Amino acid sequence: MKLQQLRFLLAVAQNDLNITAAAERLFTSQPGISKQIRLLEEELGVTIFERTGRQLTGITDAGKAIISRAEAVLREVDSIRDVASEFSDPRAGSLSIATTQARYVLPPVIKAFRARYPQVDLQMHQGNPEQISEMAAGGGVDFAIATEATVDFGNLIMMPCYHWNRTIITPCDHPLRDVDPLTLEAVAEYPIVTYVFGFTGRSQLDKAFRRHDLEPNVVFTATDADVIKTYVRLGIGIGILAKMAYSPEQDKDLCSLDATHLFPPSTTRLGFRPGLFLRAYHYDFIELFASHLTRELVDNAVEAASEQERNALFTDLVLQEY
Amino acid sequence: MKLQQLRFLLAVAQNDLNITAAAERLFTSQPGISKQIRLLEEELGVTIFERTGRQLTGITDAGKAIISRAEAVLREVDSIRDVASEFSDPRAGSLSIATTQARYVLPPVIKAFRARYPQVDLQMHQGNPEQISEMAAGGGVDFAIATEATVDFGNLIMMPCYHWNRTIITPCDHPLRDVDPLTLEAVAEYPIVTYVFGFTGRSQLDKAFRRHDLEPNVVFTATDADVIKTYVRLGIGIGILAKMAYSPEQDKDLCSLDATHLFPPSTTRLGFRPGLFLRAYHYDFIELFASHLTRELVDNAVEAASEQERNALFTDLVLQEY
DNA sequence: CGAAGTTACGGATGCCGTAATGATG
DNA sequence: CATCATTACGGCATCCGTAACTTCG
Repeated sequence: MKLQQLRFLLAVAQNDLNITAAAERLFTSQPGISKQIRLLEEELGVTIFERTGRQLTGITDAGKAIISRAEAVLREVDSIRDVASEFSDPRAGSLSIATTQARYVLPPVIKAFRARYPQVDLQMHQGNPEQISEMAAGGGVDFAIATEATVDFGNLIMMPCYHWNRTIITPCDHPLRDVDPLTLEAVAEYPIVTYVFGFTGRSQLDKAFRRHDLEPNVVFTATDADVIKTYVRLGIGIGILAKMAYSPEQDKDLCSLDATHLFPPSTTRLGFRPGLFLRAYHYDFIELFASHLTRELVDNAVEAASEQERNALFTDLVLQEY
Repeated sequence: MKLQQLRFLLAVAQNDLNITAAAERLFTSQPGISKQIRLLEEELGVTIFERTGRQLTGITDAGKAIISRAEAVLREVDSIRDVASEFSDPRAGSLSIATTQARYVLPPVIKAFRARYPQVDLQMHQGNPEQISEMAAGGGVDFAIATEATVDFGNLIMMPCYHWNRTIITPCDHPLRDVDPLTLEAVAEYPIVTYVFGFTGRSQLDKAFRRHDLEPNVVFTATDADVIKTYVRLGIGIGILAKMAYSPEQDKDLCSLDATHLFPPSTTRLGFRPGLFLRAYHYDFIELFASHLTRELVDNAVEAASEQERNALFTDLVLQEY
């Protein structure tokens, strides 16, 4: 069994069982992959791929089990490389982050990080929470940063970074501005523009309305605060968005009404897969992003035997509020 | 990076940094290993072994981290082979067990297992709980069977198999036989022969005495019930041993006094490392050994996210009592 | 000088790429 | 007939074993 064979195996599995495509992605020849896969099957005495004629048409049960373990092997091999790089050149490497929301809190962190680690190749990916979770669990990215807790991040080590809450934006002549104190009931009277489901604490928002037996009239949803503002300007409805997304200077044609008392705060979390080798710059990034997450605390979270034990580490923390 | 290189690396680390010895164990040449290690170090850009002159004299920090990950890689690779064998020939393979105590409960299980799986190469190892725990965690053996809970089996998935308790054996004319009801205080009056610390529930025994503020006079300890009996016959003291170790027929020159009410029951557990691929015969062995541990229950234990969750699976079980 | 690791070198294996062939829809 | 996998084959890298060399206690 060779590591190459396992790489080939995964490439084929990840490219719709198309050996040609796998070969292209790996910059190698198609017959080479074909042969190595057969050799592997022969060595193991098992057929991994179901074939009809010469086409690969499926993965056998044995194949599925083997593939998932091959992934583990290659992840571990990568981590050996990471360990080595950390000792040979601790300032160089790569850091990849997947996030739902890259706009407000992240940019200054990225800027500081790049200044400190110019030789670290930084990659960012946006996606929905499911995609992010998968990428982090599968080793596609190092960190997942998520503003929603609906998805099961069960396999990831998640750590709370900051709390944030919402503001309501309206045209400045909107009747809602006269309601004092502002209530959910009043808000529910108007058409609402907010985030799509799964993004930026949207489920918390829905839950708050439901708890008051209110049916919010959400007329437009977006993944992005700028789009929400645009439609509020058009008079489509009132906007509910993250407080940090409203800027009094840039958005002076809109007025904001603090909604902290109407909604429970949401927590943005950062997570990574267990087994990821954390390099010095990983720890530094985390601490830049959430200053309470010191290297020591992160290590404790990694060591924690259960999720409860891990969460206990965070209960007494006072997080930044946005 | 080649799997061979990782194997070589581990062999050297496990043979006191002696390349020659590692080569012999792996049935290969010494220069081959020397070279591949250097190539690996070169590829990773890290020195793994500290050298004084040409002698390997230590492992660098980077080396330690790399070695522990290399172990994980090779374990995972082995598990791929296991998966394959399970599908290609489910009845053949190997099963290795480490246990503190192989005498009473295990033999009939082994016999039944061998009858059912004649093609499974069965290996048994005896050792103290620390050794057993290490062997199971490091992949040296599949199963650990332990009668003590003092050692931290933290990394292993442990499952309760049966309860057992103790009997007191004496020469048949011993005055202790007239004490009724039998009390710990009475027992503590006489010199005691029992198991060495760490074996067969010894710590539970000590705890019981301590709870009554008694200081037992343990004059001889052994790992083996037969040795205990021998010294009881010599009149050295009274013996405290596992009830199942006393046989009225074979030991008719000794008399037994049930001590179930004096000591809390001990639990014998079977465990294995997470990530071990369980073949059909693994499940079968477990069920032969502890009939309540069905495949389904074992799978649930493997899936359990935390130790608490796992233990919850077992709380309602009624275990066999010996 | 003996025990251990490194260097040197030759042979064989095996991996990979190109080209040709075969199967499938 | 286009797409895709397999077979065939030749070159080249690489891995391994033997032998010679070096170093250290």
